[in-house]
Amino acid sequence: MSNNETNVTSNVLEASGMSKKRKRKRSRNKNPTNPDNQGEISSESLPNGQVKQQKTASKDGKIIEGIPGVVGDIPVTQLSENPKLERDTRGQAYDGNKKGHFKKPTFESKKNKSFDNYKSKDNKTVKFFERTNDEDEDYHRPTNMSRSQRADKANELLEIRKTLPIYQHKDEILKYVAENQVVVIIGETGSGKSTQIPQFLISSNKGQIAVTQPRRVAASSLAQRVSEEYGCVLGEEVGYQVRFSNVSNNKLTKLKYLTDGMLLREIMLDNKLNKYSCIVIDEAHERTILTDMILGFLKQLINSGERPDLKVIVMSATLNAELFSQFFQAPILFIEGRTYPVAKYYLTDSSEDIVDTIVRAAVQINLSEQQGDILCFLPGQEEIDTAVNILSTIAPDLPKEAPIIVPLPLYAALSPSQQSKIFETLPKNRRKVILATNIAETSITVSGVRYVIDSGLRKVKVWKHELGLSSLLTTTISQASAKQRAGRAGREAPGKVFRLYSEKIYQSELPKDQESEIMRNDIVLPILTLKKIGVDDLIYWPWLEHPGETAILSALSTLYSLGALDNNGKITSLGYKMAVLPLPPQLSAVLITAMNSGVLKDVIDIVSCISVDNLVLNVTTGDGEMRDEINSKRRNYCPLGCRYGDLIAFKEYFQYFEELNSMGNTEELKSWCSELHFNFKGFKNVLRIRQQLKDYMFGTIRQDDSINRDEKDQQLNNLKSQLVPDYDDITIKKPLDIPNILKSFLKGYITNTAIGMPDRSYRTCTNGQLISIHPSSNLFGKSNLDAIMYIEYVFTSKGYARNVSAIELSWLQDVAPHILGGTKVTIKD
DNA sequence: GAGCACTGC
Repeated sequence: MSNNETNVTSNVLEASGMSKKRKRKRSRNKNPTNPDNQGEISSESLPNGQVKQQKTASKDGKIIEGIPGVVGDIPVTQLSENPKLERDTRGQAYDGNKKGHFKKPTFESKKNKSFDNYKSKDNKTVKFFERTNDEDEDYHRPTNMSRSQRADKANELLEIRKTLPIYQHKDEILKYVAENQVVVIIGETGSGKSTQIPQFLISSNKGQIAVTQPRRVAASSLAQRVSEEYGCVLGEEVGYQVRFSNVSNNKLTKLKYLTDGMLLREIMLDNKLNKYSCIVIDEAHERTILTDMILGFLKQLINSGERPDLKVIVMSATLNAELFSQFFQAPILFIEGRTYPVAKYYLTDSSEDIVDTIVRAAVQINLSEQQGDILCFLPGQEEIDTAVNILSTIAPDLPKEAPIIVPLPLYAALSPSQQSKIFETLPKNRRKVILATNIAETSITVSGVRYVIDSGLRKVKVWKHELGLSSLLTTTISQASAKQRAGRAGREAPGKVFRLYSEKIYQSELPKDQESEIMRNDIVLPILTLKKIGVDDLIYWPWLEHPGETAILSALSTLYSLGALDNNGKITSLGYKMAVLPLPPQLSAVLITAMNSGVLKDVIDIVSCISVDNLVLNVTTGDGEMRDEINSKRRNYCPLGCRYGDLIAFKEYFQYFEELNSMGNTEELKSWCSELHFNFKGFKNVLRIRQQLKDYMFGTIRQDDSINRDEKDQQLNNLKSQLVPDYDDITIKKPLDIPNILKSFLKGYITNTAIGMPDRSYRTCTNGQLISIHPSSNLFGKSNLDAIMYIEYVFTSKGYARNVSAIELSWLQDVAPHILGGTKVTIKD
């Protein structure tokens, strides 16, 4: 069977499984409540639930009849243009009453349609083409061009650069930078701030310039572009540095793009940042934890007076620049951008079922609007899958005069090959309808989009320090985010945004800005980082936004129980090692424990697997049969994992991957991955992370002077005997030392344990909360285990443990005797 | 008995 066939089949299977999905959806639409019922945002308080659903016709008496049984009677057509003008964007063609275009492919009837039935009717089935290019395209590499070719290209690009609005302000910008230590620059999208301002600075700066980006792809592609404009080889005067890839040269590079995480790492090595004369923080408005940390650190450095020569430029896209300006007491420069106008349309009434409304809106736009693709923002995977199913079901029955709709899902848990379908060019008379999560807001840019449909919703993970769990909540987006989503329609030509909420809600209900990451996340790692760079007074450290004492104390408590801090709150030598490892502190503690109990090799493998998101893809394609089939196939590859849980299963899967990999048979490897729904690229990443962890484990031990010499030699020998002989020789198979492997994990996750109760439920060791094994786990359905340990505790419809292992009560006794006595780990002062 | 948004080292 060819790849093409596979894809078409799975598409149809998706379509046939949707009624089940929808039933589930209804139950999930209940409030994602928290056990403590505090500060949560429920779906009922969302804008889409705010206005009572209106089932009657609009003023002009027209409503879309829609697809009976599927979409109900929600009047989507009443879109009014901002500010006051009422406008009906609906064309003539799709008045359901008049022409009967929708031939009642109701949900109920469609579900019974067989594959053949569907196929015969659908001569227009979209063909998907599997990408054949195996190259790793993640990173940019220097190109082979002669010096004169590069100069020609740079001159060519200079003409374009000169047309950018920002180019006119070059002298003014440099003047501000010369006169102030910190400057805040607001640059609208399309202003060219990220490429131009750093280049302006090269001429007036003697040392290196660092430009931070929140994402890796941004860092590497900006460096690529700027090196062309500058006329140099990438990695020489202009370079970049991200995890796994350093295309820069310490002596030659004047301008380096790096991720914010990389810069924070450099800060840990040199807390005066001596090698840089200028730091540019780009995309500061995104407020990631790491940029917030860097900004706080820079303020501390400037206040200390140790780097009066250091220039800092904070670049932000939205108007929240006052925050940065006040924080640094710095002037603000505003640079206008250049994007196409985007007309805004609002719903006069909100709808209760966002999926139905979005389907209707997409169908309507397809019929009434000029060419251009449609990008829809939905909160999550489930809504997207449902919408894709409905659209692909009704697509063949839509009017012939309109383009054929090609629905395409886009979210992080999709495999890279599925994601790349959005970039393929379609034959004429077809229109992409991309149904995406927030991933399309910043991370992935799709060209050809002229229309955006915005549900106004997103999913957000919120951490509760008191409970040690995270909740996944569906909540409204901010105005800033709504603008960002709208902007996606105006990148290449004038566009339109259709907001599935009223203008009143936009104005009065949506917050101006999103809550920043640092306020809704676990800050154990940030606190450890601060301890590492010598900050003792965490409460009065210059936080851009203070995370609050509770969060800090809770993080300190965790670090203390992991052994990273001593009784006085000082960082220990163990803490130093943990801070350097590129892992959450809990996992660092696991690695260090494993080293001492002789299971480092296996634990590194497992930790590397855990570090890759979406390694084991969830099976979303429709019916339960397919899911059961894949699950049982997977079980063949993890006999021990079936008994001991997901961590051991990771090890077994990875072991099999490595065996195939060592034989060099990529095709077989890929088909094994797709058969079991594993992420091939993800496994490749596991290999890279494992190598890095191995390097760090050697490096940290060698550099650590706090350990005496004998101990150091002992540890080195330990490491060598574990790592060197058989690391690259996977033909040597030793039986897994499961008790010691899992006990190492217990050292980092002792608070993430639960005991099996007589009533076959599980209750957490720390505070007796009810917890269930997540359906994605190998141990799902097992209710007779003595005790479990889990890597993550998330609350969705109820409390779930993810990445679960079966453990023995005696291990708990060994690792932490106090936990069974009900004593909580607290800071001793 | 039933399912997780995104990113970084």
